Amino acid sequence: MKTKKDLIIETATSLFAKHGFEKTSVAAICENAQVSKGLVYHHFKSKDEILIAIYEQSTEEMVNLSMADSRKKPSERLKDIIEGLFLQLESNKQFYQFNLNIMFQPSTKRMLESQIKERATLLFNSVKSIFKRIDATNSELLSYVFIAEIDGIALSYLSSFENYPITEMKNHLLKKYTND
Amino acid sequence: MKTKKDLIIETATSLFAKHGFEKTSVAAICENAQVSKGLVYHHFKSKDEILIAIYEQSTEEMVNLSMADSRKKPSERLKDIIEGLFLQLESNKQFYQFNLNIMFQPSTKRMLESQIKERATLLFNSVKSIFKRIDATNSELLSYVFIAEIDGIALSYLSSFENYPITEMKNHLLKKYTND
Amino acid sequence: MKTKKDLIIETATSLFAKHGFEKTSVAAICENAQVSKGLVYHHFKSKDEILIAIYEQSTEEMVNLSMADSRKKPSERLKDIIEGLFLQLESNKQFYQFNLNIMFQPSTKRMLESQIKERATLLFNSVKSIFKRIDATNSELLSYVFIAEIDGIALSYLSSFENYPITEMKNHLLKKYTND
Amino acid sequence: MKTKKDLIIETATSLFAKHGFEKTSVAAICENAQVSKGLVYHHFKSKDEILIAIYEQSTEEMVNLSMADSRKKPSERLKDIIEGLFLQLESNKQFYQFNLNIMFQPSTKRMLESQIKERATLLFNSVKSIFKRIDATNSELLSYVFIAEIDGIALSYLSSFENYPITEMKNHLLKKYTND
DNA sequence: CATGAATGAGGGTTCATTCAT
DNA sequence: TATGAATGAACCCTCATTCAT
Repeated sequence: MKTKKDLIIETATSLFAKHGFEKTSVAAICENAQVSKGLVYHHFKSKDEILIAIYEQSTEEMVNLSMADSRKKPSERLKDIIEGLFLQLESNKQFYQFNLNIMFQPSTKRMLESQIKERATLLFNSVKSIFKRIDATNSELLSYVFIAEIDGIALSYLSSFENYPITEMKNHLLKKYTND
Repeated sequence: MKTKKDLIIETATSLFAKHGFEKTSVAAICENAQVSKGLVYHHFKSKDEILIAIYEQSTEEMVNLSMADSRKKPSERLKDIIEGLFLQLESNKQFYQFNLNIMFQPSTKRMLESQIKERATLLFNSVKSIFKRIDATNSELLSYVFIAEIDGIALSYLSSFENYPITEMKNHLLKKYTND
Repeated sequence: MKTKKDLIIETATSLFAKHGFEKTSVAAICENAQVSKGLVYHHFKSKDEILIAIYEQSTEEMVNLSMADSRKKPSERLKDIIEGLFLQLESNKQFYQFNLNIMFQPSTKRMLESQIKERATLLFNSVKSIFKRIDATNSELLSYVFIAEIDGIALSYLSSFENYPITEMKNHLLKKYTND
Repeated sequence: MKTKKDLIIETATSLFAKHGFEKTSVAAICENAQVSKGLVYHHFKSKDEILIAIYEQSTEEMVNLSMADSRKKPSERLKDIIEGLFLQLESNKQFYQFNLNIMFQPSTKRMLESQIKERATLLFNSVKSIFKRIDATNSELLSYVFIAEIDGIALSYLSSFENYPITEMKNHLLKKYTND
């Protein structure tokens, strides 16, 4: 059963993604969730805490997702990651936008500093463990490059270009990392 | 001579970079620039207009920078671009942060949509003209990849990782694109 | 056995004394008493009613105290009163502060108007009955002066002066009213 | 000419006196002063600052008042002080109530702690300088007693008793301290 | 007797903007 | 150009109280 607290989180996530954290008022969250202000502050100490809750929850989901497959061979796993990310990127643009919004809003960034770093490290280690089996000596650098490429594509896709060739970019990555 | 208007722009830029656009009040700009509110609104129709002015000005500077060298050979030009960008990235973190802040704040993004796209196109064409001389058939894709790599590195450097191996990443790019 | 209701009263008294009535939230009482909001409102119709209950209870205690001794000679009784009050004043500062807080907060004062007046009359009559046996014609004025002196000392002690010579003041009163 | 800032202070003083500091909303001040909320916060950083401004101003007035006469003989000066205070007490009940409200509201008391102490010391020294010429060895104690008597009378008059014999109390004090 | 989710009015405060000077 | 008093809407948050369980 969906609790009111979950409803608030969902609504807030959606509004933060659409308008940004700073531009989303608590009142707007209440209206959209059909809930009183009092209730929001009954469940969360502050607007900031809502954001923190959302971020934590999404980190958990991300971890579950990235930890999934384990016994496949490296190139298969990279393929899964790439395809998984592009799928999400295309189907859930807002969520990525939300994350980038948070990361580049000095106030929210400061607020989530430790979580952001923790999540990045998690992702990095996950990727590195794959590259270790491909090229042990360069696994760190390769991981950074891999992550930079994906983030860079997301960035270009989400904010700079109209008609970004997202499919071609995906194929390029697949070719580079899985040599089909 | 530095006019009051320039002073306002400078101050605003610095504050926008430090605290984000939404979190910077006009009052704060006035205090920091030692200028009255009336004067700010004499020179700019609104707070938004200040941001637009800043963005336009910084686009100009960027264009001047990227257009500079012209008759060198492609690999030389890529080397110049890479080194120029990394130099800026390391010496002027705040300015990059400011740009990313704007691009991922839905409200400001909408406001500057056309300028952002224009600037991206400008940069893209500039890069493409180089890659055309390296590999004519793939110049578009190569350009997108090149831009994604640089943006992705900037993103990782600026917000995700502590002790990011920025120099190694630069060397990696230089090796990849200029084959020394 | 201490009932939950007593616990609530105790906790509320302490918090009202520490932070004032207006600045003490029902939520704070609940937290401190480890009790739910529902329970508080089960025992008391409103926050105001808690205050009323506390005031009534403390009036009762005060009456019991002042009525105690009866057959001693007047100067002995005055001595007892003075010493009793100073003892309380020094050992239970917060309780006096709480009473003064209530008496000078217009909203609470209005609420407890009748009780405050009743208590004052009670004290006054008690004192007057003593002075009647000392100087029948001036007993009223003497009582008012006696009460004013004690209240004035309490006021100075509790809020105006650092290092108030409370013992000297007590001795002064004892000398004045019991001529030892 | 009366500035808007003065108007705000006046209005706030009156409302704080009538309803107490905590129970007076900034909105109420605005309504009564026919002024926007923005203006209040243009002139004062916070509601607290309004209170501080009022208190400081009233301390100044008090100082000017108590410092006035200097060459009269001690009993004359005491007479002036007593009569001045009783005049004020009777004509300006609210102002006294306001001061007592502040002194016994823990939050406001804390806020004005230093000013309250400063004012008390000022008054004390002023009184002591008079008593020194009457009875040098006991001037301190006499001053404390004098102040306690006056404060105690004010307290009784303002909150405890109906039909308080304020005139008789004044005469009693005059007789005691000026022996007419 | 006991809980705590839920409400909604109102609290203090911020802020972009205007305008008389 | 230049000032800063003045506005009013919106913001985040608190709180006494109710009610289904």
